[in-house]
Amino acid sequence: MATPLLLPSRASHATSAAAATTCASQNLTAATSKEPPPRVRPKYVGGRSRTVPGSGPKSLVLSHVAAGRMDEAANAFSAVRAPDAFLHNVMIRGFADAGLPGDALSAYRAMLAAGARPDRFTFPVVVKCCARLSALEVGRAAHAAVIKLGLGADVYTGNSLVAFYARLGLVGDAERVFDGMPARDIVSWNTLVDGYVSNGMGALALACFQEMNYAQQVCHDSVGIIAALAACCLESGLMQGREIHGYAIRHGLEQDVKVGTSLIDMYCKCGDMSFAENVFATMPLRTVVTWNCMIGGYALNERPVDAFDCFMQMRAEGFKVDAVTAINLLAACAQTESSLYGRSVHAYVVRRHFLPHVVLETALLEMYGKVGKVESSEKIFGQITNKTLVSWNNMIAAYMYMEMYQEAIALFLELLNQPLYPDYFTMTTVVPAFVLLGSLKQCRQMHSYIIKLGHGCNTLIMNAVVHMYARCGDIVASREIFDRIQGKDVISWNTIIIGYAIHGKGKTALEMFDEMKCKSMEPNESTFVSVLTACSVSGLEVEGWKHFNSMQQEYGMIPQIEHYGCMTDLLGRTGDLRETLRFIENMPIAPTSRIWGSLLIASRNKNDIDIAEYAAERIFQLEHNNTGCYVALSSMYADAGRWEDVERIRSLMKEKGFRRTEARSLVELNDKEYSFVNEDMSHPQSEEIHEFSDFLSRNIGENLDNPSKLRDPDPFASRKTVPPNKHSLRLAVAFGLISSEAGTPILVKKNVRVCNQCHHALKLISKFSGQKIVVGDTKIYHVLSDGSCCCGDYW
DNA sequence: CTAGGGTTAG
Repeated sequence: MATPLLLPSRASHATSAAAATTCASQNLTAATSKEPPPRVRPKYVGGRSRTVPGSGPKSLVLSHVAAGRMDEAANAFSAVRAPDAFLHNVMIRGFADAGLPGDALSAYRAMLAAGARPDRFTFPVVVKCCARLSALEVGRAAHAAVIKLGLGADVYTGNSLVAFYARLGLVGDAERVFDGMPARDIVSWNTLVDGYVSNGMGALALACFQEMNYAQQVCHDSVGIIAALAACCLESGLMQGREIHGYAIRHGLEQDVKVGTSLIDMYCKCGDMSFAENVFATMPLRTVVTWNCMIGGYALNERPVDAFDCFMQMRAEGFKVDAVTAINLLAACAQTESSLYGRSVHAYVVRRHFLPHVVLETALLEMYGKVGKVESSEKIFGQITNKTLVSWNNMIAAYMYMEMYQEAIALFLELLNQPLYPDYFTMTTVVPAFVLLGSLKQCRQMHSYIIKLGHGCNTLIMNAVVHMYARCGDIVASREIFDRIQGKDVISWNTIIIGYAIHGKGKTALEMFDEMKCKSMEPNESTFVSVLTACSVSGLEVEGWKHFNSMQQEYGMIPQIEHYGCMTDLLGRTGDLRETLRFIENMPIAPTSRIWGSLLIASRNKNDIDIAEYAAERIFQLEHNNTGCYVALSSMYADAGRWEDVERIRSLMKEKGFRRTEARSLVELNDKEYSFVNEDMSHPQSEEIHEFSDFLSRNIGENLDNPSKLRDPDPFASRKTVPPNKHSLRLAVAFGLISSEAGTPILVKKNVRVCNQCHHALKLISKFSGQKIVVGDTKIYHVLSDGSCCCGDYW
């Protein structure tokens, strides 16, 4: 056997370790490595192979380990009378290489029990196994043993500890080990850089990467370059990525396939597909991973057709498609209109026997969710044996996408019963279900369930509960829960501030913001969305400008479109319409339909049809199917008596097949919900309810005779117009008033905007009945009491 | 005999 031996290039062999080796000779590398490890470790080590020493329990252990036969090796090992540290190490490494880290740790314990003294070769493997198993305590004990045995200065051992702590997310410990190392090599630096990257700390990774080069005079190798490029992805640092690209070229590292692939990945994730294509085109060698990155890049940058083309080309060039290829391709399929492409990829992965595969199955269910095939998602979800959190999240998202809120909530509650913890994504996906379903009853059920399942101290989840109560109309409960959160984070504060904002309590919202700053909680961009919303809803113009300016000047933030949206709302409410228009046109970002919608609402409230038409035109340029826009415009035409324009819009809507959402009002009484539509007769007490609504109308002197003067005639209904006191909201309020005890506020949720005449009438009804009436629409809560509303008649 | 490395789901 004089041929070079193929050594395992990495220690992670899932199956057979040195299966290729028929020769059992050992110590091939030991002979070559007296010097510090070379920059790039050679994969092939040449040299003479030695003759196998035929017998003896020791050599039997060695040959079994070398062949990956760990059962036989263990047998042979037990026959060795007094195994030395070397032989123990061989066993430990053997188990580790065979993908049995737990057995490796057992072998380590056996070593300790046998009284053998672990040496500098023992710990790198042991610590690595601890990292694999996420065995924090064992790892810490090993760390302590390292120090006790005086091995703390060993570079290999130190490197393994840095990797261990970083892998368990304990970046601080990793840094402490790194800083305490008396000598470091390039692996130490790369390990720390990679540790930052895998913990999402891109900026620190890049800083560390630079420090090793400039301050420490260490040249980068391909491993470091690859880690740094991953850091650029985290930071969307295209510029830094280009610099690293330049470095790689100067040092001849761009020829490395993995470096090239990482460069492509970086360019894709930073959104520069032409650079990615450039690198791809000039690569001397490509792998499946390279192709996968390109396909994934096209999908990420919303170029599904290019993704498919790339896939076809990949196959034409004879590359073997793998599960990752399919996963990336599915992301592209999800961007197409039809489910055809996705279904064919599904069929393909079945034919190729890629399933079961959790990530692939999750990608499939996500794809089906995005193309609206929720039953297919469900089917796949049901078949996944080891569901990950991402699987659950995507299934919940699929339900949400189809507006199946009950199903989404049911699945969420089921998730809380699993040994999985919901994450930020879960919460942001499922919370709108509660908001849109919008009942306090469900909210309370959910809350008690969450407490029962022991999530009462989970900030992430309790933030969602605070949000739910606020959105469902109970700001008092919202505040109580907020106060009880032990570890309030910035989201907790943002949530309570916007909670007060949507309840029309702008002043309280701003007080909470001050309190937040007093508690040294650093606001983020979303905080300012909350704060500016509070200012806009309560018409606090001076404060609005103050905070808008301070977010830039004091906090160095660049206002995003949401912030401009809040300011547009505020100006549209407090200021002059032309000034608002100027503000929009001077924005450094292109206005979205949401911004123009804000101007449209403002012009409706100020009865300025010219500006309304201008805003509507802009909206239709951006979105041709904005129903709300049609509704607003037609109601303005109706106000102005421009019936031919009302008719024009009506036929336009009919032609396009748009329908207005059916108005629905939900009143909650004693933990029960009652739903009403316009002119609802489904309730057993309907007669009484209608009569009482008529009675209220008479007592507030409401004029029901002349529908043509009404502010919001429904442009999409047939000829007949519903009298305002038969609107769903009014029936809900009437029922609330006759069914609840005096003094209890009436809480109604409405799925569309409250119309003007109902708003006006409800103010009078609140005065007449002496009852507080709370009406939540899609945006804010109207708290109507004693003849006025917290929204100041602007919404 | 030992340490670190590229692609995947929201």
